[in-house]
Amino acid sequence: MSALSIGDLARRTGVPVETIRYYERMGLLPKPPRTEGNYRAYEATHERRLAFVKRSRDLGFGLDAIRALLDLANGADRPCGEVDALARDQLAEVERKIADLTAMRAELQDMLGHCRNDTVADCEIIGRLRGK
Amino acid sequence: MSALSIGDLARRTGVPVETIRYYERMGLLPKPPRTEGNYRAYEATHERRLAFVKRSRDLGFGLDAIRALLDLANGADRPCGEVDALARDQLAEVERKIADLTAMRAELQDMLGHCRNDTVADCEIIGRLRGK
DNA sequence: GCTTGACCCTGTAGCGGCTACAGGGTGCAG
DNA sequence: CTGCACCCTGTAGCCGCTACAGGGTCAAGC
Ligand SMILES: [Zn+2]
Ligand SMILES: [Zn+2]
Ligand SMILES: [Zn+2]
Ligand SMILES: [Zn+2]
Repeated sequence: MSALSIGDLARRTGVPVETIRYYERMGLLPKPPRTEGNYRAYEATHERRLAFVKRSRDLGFGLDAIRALLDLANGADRPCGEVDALARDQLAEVERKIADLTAMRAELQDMLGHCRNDTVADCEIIGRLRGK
Repeated sequence: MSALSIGDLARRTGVPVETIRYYERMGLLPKPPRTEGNYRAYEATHERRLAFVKRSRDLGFGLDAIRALLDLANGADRPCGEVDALARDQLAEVERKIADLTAMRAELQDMLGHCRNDTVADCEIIGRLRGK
């Protein structure tokens, strides 16, 4: 009844058309049926699956982890330990990145704070990049 | 006198050999003279330049920005406004990434906090990825 | 002087996660 | 029936490396 074109799906989910095709190639989305004219024809199930992928991407999960999450999500009766482990790994990764970026921010702010807007020869930023 | 092999330079700067060659190809490092056996022969100037590149990379500057910083660093008498602008852009970029990651961290922590370690069907993590 | 093994060389391909074409086909409105 | 938006496949590019493959160089130890 309510078949969606790839463009419709893109508009509804906020995922670009090219990215949807990419996810299909990568095995994250099933190959949808086609119309007579060879257009992809999506249903609500596809939209739900793509939304799941998008929310996972927005949390920074990699495509491998998302494939695993999608598989795990299908075993309703199974315990969710593996899901939680993936989420904890992702949290650890995010925290590592935040730590790295926070150190970069501190150094950049300090450099900028010490710069007297003088010549390059006296610039604290260049000085520190040169190693004092 | 004190010519360094690429491996020596790698050990002294902490930049892998392959990456040094990559930086040379990308125009960040000048092509060094060669020995009779066609080995790269580096001097202290090369080491200083590579250290500059490494410190810049550690702050997250992209290779284009580093090329610009290296050029600017050579104009000792010129004002450092362009340098500062590059540093401010980089700080803004880092802050943007921190903001994104902080949002991811909050959501991941909240998901994990609500998960009762039950079945997948009841798992808060899967539930939220599905969109409630 | 000959072998071993660490190092070096070039060139190319792969990673992740897209993004951007090129070169065509489809479908609907005016 | 013509224009235009959309769709199709396939391939190449982005960033900053990283990892080969297939060779050459060089010094130490026997
Ligand atoms: Zn300070
Ligand atoms: Zn300055
Ligand atoms: Zn909550
Ligand atoms: Zn759970």
